[in-house]
Parts: sequence; C-alpha cells; structure tokens
Amino acid sequence: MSSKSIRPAPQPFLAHDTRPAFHQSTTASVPERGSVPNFVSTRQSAKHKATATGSGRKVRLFHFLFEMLEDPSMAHCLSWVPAATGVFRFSSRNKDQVAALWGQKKGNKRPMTYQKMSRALRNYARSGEIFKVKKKLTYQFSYNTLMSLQMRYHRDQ
DNA sequence: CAACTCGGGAAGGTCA
DNA sequence: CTGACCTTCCCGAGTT
Repeated sequence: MSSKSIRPAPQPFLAHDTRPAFHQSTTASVPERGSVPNFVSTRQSAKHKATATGSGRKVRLFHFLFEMLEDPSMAHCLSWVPAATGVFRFSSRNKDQVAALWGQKKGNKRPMTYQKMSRALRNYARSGEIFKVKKKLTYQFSYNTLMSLQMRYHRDQ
C-alpha cells in the first residue's frame, strides 16, 4: 500500500431518481435502420487555432460522445437513458458505428471498434469523467463533466 | 457451449 | 523531452 492511489476515488453522482431536466427523448420505437449521421464531414482543418479565450484543445472522446448523443440522427447508435441524468447507452447492434466514426475523426490507422473505444471509456473512471453503470452498454457522465460539456456545446454551437 | 460484455495491464502513437 | 490522452493487443472472467 502507499504509493498507489491516494485519491478518494472519484464517484458517479447517484444515477437513479435524479430529474432529467435536460433532453426529452422522443422515445417512440427508434427505427433501427440507421444510416449516416448528418454531419459526416468531420475533417480536421489543418491546424486548429482557437487560442483566444483559453479554449482550443483537442477533441476528447467524451466530447464526441456528447455530441453524438445530442444528434437525433445517431439515436440508433447511442442515446440518453430517460429519467437518469447523464446516463447513456449504446445500441448493441450499432455500437461499432459510433466507434468507427470516432476512429475516423481521429484518423487512426486501424478502424476503431467498440472494444477499443470502451477501453478508453474505462480509463475515464479513473479520471472521473465517465463511469460505468451496471447495465449493459451503459455509462454515465459525472455531474461536472456533463455541466462543462453542456456549456461548451451551447457555446460552440 | 458460443457470443458478448467487462476490466485492466502493458506498450505504442500523436500532439501541444 | 514530457505528459496527457488515447490506441492497439490480449487475455481472463462474468453474462446471456
């Protein structure tokens, strides 16, 4: 012991019964036949400056996932879990689609898969951005992460 | 039993 | 060069 993790272990903020108050999933049997998201062209503009107001960092995986979650056309891949703040779940069938898009955005050599992407997701538990919830293919943004994500999203929109 | 999902250790890459 | 942040591999274990 000692010399390991002196931190109080980050924790997810209680999943259940918190008011949604955010989205409002238009849950109504999402047609499984997805296709291509609306944006697609996520090319990187040579060099991203944005050294203005202290922003201008590389896009992180959780930023990307949040944007996917806000895009209705991606509902067949992942979506918010109703009545649970910051909780989202991947579609068992199309989870690799999200991963593939992430991989393309990053310009990886080999195609990204859910397996590999979830490895990165697991590391988020250590840094406290996202936690795994006991349900299959389900994760939860930490409260702080969710808040900053919403601010960035509405600001950059 | 097979297919999936989950959890990490470990090493490799990219970039500011 | 260094650290942050993944990416890729791999394998064991628990579920479905």
